[in-house]
Amino acid sequence: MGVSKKQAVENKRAIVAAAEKLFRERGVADVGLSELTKAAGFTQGGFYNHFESKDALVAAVMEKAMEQGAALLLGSLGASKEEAVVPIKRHIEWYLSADHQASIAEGCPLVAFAGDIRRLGKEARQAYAQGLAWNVEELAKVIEGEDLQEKKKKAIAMFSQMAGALMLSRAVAEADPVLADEILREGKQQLLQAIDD
Amino acid sequence: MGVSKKQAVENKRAIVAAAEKLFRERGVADVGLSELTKAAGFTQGGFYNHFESKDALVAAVMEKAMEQGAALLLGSLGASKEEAVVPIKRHIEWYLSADHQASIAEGCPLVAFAGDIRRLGKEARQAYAQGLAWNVEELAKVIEGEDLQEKKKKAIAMFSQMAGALMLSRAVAEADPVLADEILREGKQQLLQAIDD
DNA sequence: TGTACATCAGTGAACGCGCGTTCACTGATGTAC
DNA sequence: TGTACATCAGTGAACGCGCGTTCACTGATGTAC
Repeated sequence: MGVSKKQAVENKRAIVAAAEKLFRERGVADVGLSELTKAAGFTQGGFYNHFESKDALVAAVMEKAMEQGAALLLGSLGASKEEAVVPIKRHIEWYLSADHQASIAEGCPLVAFAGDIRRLGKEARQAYAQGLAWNVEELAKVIEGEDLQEKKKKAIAMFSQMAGALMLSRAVAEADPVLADEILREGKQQLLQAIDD
Repeated sequence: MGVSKKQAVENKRAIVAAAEKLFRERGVADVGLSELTKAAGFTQGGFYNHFESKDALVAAVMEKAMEQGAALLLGSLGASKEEAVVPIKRHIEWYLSADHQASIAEGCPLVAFAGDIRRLGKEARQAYAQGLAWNVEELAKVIEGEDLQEKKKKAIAMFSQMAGALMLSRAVAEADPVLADEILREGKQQLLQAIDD
């Protein structure tokens, strides 16, 4: 067809962006390359000009998702330096909000991909593990504690609770929305209270 | 082939059992009926004598998994009535043990299916939501608290943390086993400490 | 600056494959007499 | 109790379909002169 190099780079980015959204919403196994390339604006055959295989795309998607997750965390933690509000508190409020629960396509990638990650390729699994480790370290920086070691331990337990509540809330959101709300609410309350101690 | 009614009932049970194991380990989308019926000991065509569709099997599997999860919880909580050990503590120790982390096929179904459940049929999603609600209520019975309402709130937050830690630990078990262990350990420590307060 | 040509991103059809589902058939089981 | 027959779980091949991947081809882009 003939396409500028700039356009080709843009198309590759469009594939990754479309794939991230679809993979998050419906799972990697349930989204085919035909649907994927169509969503990115062109036809199936062109896919292999950009990626060696579907697995290579999955790895690229996971890396992008983790970067996005990092930006999300830093944005949430740093958004109101000017005020005296404890950043971690606002982060928790957002993390366990109805908005975040409903937006799997843009929210925390660690929960969005938690169920799929074990079945994906090695590269993707490593990107995920690094993303989680980084997340915990960033959280450790902004919470109270005697030393870094202690803060990291607290951050690990705290993030487990945040991720678990978000995941369980999403899991029952359709079948039992009342329970889904309770999970978010009680998780939020206990986490915020723990920070005040 | 000609098969006794008793054998037919047994075969149906074998399909559900094989399916539960395979679905937990590899996900519903990645396991086909051919592999499934072969694992149960016969050929693909016979499947439809027992189930209307793969979706109907998924619903049956989810119901069985939730029953098994209930038995697991009751067994863990009730195992040592004769002693003075707080049952909930032993349950937490088991839930966040290396053994449980490694045994997806037999462990807590709420974590095993947490990632898949949103994409499954309505019946399966309802079975899952009921299973979670039941689990929370049972936990509420065995923890400290002023009244039932308060205990249920605590149980919800507690189970979120347990499920989150187990899920995240499994998610990075291959790529970062050290972090996977830390997640279990810190989750366990914080949960046990919270009970003593 | 203008012309000739190589590059290579995208097209669209085809590959083999395994999916969920259907179906005609088999034959031991279980029932009716 | 023995015989005749209906039932229906399991067989194995086939259905259409969409999967991931390959490939010959197209033609605007970008380079060489």
